[in-house]
Amino acid sequence: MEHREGVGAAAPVMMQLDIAVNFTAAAGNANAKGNSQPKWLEEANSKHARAVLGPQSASRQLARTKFPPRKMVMPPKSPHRELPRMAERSQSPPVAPVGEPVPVPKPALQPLMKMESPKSREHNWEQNGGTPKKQKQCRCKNSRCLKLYCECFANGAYCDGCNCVNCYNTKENEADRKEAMGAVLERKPNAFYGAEQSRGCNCKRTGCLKKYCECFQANIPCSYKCKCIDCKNFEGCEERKARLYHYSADSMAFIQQANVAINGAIGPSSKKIIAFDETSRRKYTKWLPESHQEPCFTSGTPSSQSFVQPSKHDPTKLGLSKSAYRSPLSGILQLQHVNDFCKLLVEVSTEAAKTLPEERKMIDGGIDVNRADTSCRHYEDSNDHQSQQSAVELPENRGNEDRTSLCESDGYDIQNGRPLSPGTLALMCDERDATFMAANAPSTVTESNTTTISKSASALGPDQSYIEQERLVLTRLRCFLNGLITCGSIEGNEFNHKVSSTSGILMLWS
DNA sequence: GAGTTTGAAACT
DNA sequence: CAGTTTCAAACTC
Ligand SMILES: [Zn+2]
Ligand SMILES: [Zn+2]
Ligand SMILES: [Zn+2]
Ligand SMILES: [Zn+2]
Ligand SMILES: [Zn+2]
Ligand SMILES: [Zn+2]
Repeated sequence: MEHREGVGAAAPVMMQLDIAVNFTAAAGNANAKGNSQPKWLEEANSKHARAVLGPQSASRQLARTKFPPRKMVMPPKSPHRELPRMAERSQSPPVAPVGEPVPVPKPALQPLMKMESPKSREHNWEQNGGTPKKQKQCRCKNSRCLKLYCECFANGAYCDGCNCVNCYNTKENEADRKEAMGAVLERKPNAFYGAEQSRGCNCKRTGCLKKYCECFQANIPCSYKCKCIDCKNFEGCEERKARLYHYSADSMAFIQQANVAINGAIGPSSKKIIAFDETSRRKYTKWLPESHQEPCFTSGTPSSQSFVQPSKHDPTKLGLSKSAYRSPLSGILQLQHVNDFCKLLVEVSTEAAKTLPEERKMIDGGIDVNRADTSCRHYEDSNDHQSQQSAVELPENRGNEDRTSLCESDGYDIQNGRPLSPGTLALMCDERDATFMAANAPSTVTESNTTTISKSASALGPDQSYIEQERLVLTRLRCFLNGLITCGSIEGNEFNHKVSSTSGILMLWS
């Protein structure tokens, strides 16, 4: 009847009557005992009366409706966040995945960043110089951070450093938290896996061109799943481009600011930390400038899922891209990475040559050849746009010059004006060859490469120096590849968005 | 920073 | 399922 009269009465006109008023006063410091009664508290109190229920009832209560009458004190925010496995309670809903909390596919697109005020609330990055830990700070007041309303909770993360009031999303309240998660899973089995297979938006007034729209916020065009009205969030839409550009500009400003804050200055070679949030690889967060690209196959825009989603506006693509598989690494490992890495290998090799005792200067020998002619130019045209688009995320942007010099060196180390070892050369070009050969004689690729390598080694015969040199280089290569594999599987399973992955890749050799 | 708008989540 | 309420973030001023 007069449910929530206290509240309702007070808000005859204003829709948003905010209990915050009471709250902020009573709980000036977040953690204080929230006292006002947003509804859930009311209930809590009433329940309190008949506190005889017993644990079970109480639990159940929590699970399905409001909140438990229990504790009102919120312990200090716990550090860190994690995604506790909440399989236990699996109520055996029809939808329940067979056996395990299988890591869902996952969207993978640079989300629009939420920057709010310049002093972003993602203070957690670069926690330890190493992997950046994002985590936005929520400001929940009435949900105890135990509903999907709370971003932290929705991400399967604990609140950490948030500005929430009466937060139960902490390790200290693990019990309640689990309960809540279970309740949520009842309704939404996909919950806690991030943006997962969102059911599409349902926007009515924003044309899906503001961040109110989940799709837009995630930097994903609306799909057939969406039930939006007057949607403008589709590829090719000028309005959308403009809008994206707008946000892009903000992002850039923000990023620069961030870099300044972190590095003190923006030196040409200073490491740029762009990999802020990664939001536990789940919820999108940041959105880097997309160079105004629209084409969905641009390297910089991995589809939101491993499979391209049909746009609700572009029927022509329905059939075609319906099942285009995309590598987990697509959009992450970029040409420039490879080039940079190749360069590193060259350096390693060169370095080794210097250090190692004797050094032969015979280049002619076994290197052949069919590898020398095709220069790396092939890379350039096919993937040029990539380099520009990664302007911000890569440590240094000198890819172009390097690439050129590297490609055209044709066996010479320009820096030292001396011939490169066969192994080095081989590494410089093997990838291209592999591609080429694979196209022509797939079955022999491996064999051929192997042969070549060993040949060059043996051709140089007893010369230990080359052998050692190659060993070093190959070792390095192996490390890189291993890292790549790891990166790929993480990407595939957990979804890292590009930026974080990029930094991961960069770390593979830096 | 306060106040408004918005659409998802929660509830009936 | 639809209609309503609640919620916290996005947005505006
Ligand atoms: Zn919260
Ligand atoms: Zn939080
Ligand atoms: Zn919280
Ligand atoms: Zn929308
Ligand atoms: Zn949409
Ligand atoms: Zn839409």
